[in-house]
Amino acid sequence: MKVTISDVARLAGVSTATVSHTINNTRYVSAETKDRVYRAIAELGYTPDASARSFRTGKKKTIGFIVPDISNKFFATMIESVETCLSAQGYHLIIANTKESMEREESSIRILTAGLVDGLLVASTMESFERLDGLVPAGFPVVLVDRTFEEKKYASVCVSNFQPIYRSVCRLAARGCRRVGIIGGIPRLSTTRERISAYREAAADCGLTMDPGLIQYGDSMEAGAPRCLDALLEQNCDGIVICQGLMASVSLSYLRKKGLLPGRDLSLVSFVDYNIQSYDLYYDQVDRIIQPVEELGRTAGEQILRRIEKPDAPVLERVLTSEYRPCGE
Amino acid sequence: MKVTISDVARLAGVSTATVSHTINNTRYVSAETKDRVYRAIAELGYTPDASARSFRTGKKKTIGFIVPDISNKFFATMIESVETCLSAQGYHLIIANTKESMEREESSIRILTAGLVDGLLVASTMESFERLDGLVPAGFPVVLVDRTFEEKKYASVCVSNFQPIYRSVCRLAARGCRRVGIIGGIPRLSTTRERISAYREAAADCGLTMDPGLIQYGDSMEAGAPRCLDALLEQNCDGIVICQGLMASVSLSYLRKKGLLPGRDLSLVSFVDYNIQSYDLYYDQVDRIIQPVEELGRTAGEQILRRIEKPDAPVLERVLTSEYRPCGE
DNA sequence: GTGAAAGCGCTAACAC
DNA sequence: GTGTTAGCGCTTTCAC
Repeated sequence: MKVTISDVARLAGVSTATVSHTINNTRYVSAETKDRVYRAIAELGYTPDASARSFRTGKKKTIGFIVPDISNKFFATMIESVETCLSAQGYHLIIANTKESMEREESSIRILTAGLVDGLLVASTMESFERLDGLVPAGFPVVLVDRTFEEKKYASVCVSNFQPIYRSVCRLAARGCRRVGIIGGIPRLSTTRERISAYREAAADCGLTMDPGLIQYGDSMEAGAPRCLDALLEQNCDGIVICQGLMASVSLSYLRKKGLLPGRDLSLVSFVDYNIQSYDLYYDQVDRIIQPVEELGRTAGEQILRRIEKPDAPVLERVLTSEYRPCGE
Repeated sequence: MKVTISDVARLAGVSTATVSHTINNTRYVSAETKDRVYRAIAELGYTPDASARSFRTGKKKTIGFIVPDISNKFFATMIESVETCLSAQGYHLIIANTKESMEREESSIRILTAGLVDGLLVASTMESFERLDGLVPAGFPVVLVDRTFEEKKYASVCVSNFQPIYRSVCRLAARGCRRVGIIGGIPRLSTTRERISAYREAAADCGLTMDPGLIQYGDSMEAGAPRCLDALLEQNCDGIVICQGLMASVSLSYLRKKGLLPGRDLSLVSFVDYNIQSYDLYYDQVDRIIQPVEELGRTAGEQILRRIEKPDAPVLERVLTSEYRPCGE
């Protein structure tokens, strides 16, 4: 039946310790013995049992990633770069898709931290830090990704969009826009909050009309974009900032359908998650904010591995910056 | 330190067996004893160690999914529905992204089957069945997803696009197209082969020009679409079938950039992976083939769980069908 | 209705 | 340079 380390040891005429050490390069083994061991392994087709190993060592070589929406290209790309980074170090990725549900996030964190993974990457949908914090066992390696909290207990990797949004609003103002609206994501998220406050600050500084109706909150999951757009158009917006790639692409087609052309009928600033090349055409007439998704994923991967290696290292907060690319560039 | 089952047993004044049985509902335990056990568990904050458990039982409650490209919406959506199906049964998903590399697929399968997962879902990029088959331990539960092989050794869930493609080519012919081209995916894949042969058969039956230059092979990963399109335009195509959602969306913008309008300058049939609603505008002028991605994922999830439960059940081949939606509908 | 105890396959301290 | 062996935390058989 199942080939175990003892079978190999027996056939090679050595002890299980030697087999183990040979496999793991964990103490000196003579070339000759090594050879006998490898020969036996090959002959029997032995593969070390991963669960026995992780049970014994306590290391699972697996990281959990709590993601709000896998089918959103922004997160899908992040998963891809995290996976690349981790698999290079022999780690695996377990995905948990919360669909922006706090309950789903809650149960995922509970299950994954109960001996399934060595560390957790979390793009949290929680409204409060406490709720998240209460789920994580003390000392468990966690890195917050993309979305953070005021409390600085966990390491984090995120993207600041304050400056790009501030700048883009200023440029809309300079171009003559007076009523600039904004479509944000889920209000409770740190990303949304930062974006809205950058917008508010810029609008005030540029002397633009301030009006609560100019701020609309979409849903990162389903495309609530049309509803938001309609609301903003009713407000006679001449400029709109769309803070999320998925909603942005939906918005573009929705506007065209209504016969409204960005650059002609109104000015648009939009987040872009996608491969930029291929979408040039659609985005030619809009200012774009491009988040460093790949870097985000890679950095998150590096950070969680660091925390697993040295859990007592100082808690790092990495803040990446987006690229602002005015239309035509 | 770590709270174990013995700690609970001691505090509750029972044996570890009783604690185990209480937790797992695996033999009768008196209400009173149950109560003492749960109280102890709560007091100590005990969580059963997942790796000890899976080591002991041999069940990992985890499925591996070998995916060619996570950031491709088609697969991302599939992952999402697989995950939904599995998590409902208490299973987790480990993702391995092969990026259409046979070497990556090879090492992923090796690692995952070595005690990491209970079963494997594979959307294989392999050129031959043998290469894949050689990697899978005898009797290991495997379900092929989306891409299959001639040999019927493994259960599979895939989508047949023969009929939709045949039909769409006929309709192009009826609309007056004489030179219909096609952009397929990676030539070695079963999906690509089926699509090309449906095209060939229909083209022959409809008396369309047959020309090797009318068949172009793209790459499912990077957008090789522009190259394929250029080649087809040089052939003076008046109709084009694009067999992949990602390439289709790239193609649309590329064509527009060249000033070519589908429906006016040439007829287009395109696979659509995306949320159809939001893309209506772009796709208004093209015939669409819509694959049942969600059903594909869900069915794959169900199948692999079935195979794990009863490994000796007959090997099932599920073939789903795409929807063909002529433009305007 | 509950307990005692034997391992699952591996690693690593200790011994020589 | 290699062997012996305890034990990781849990499930489960056998016994009462």
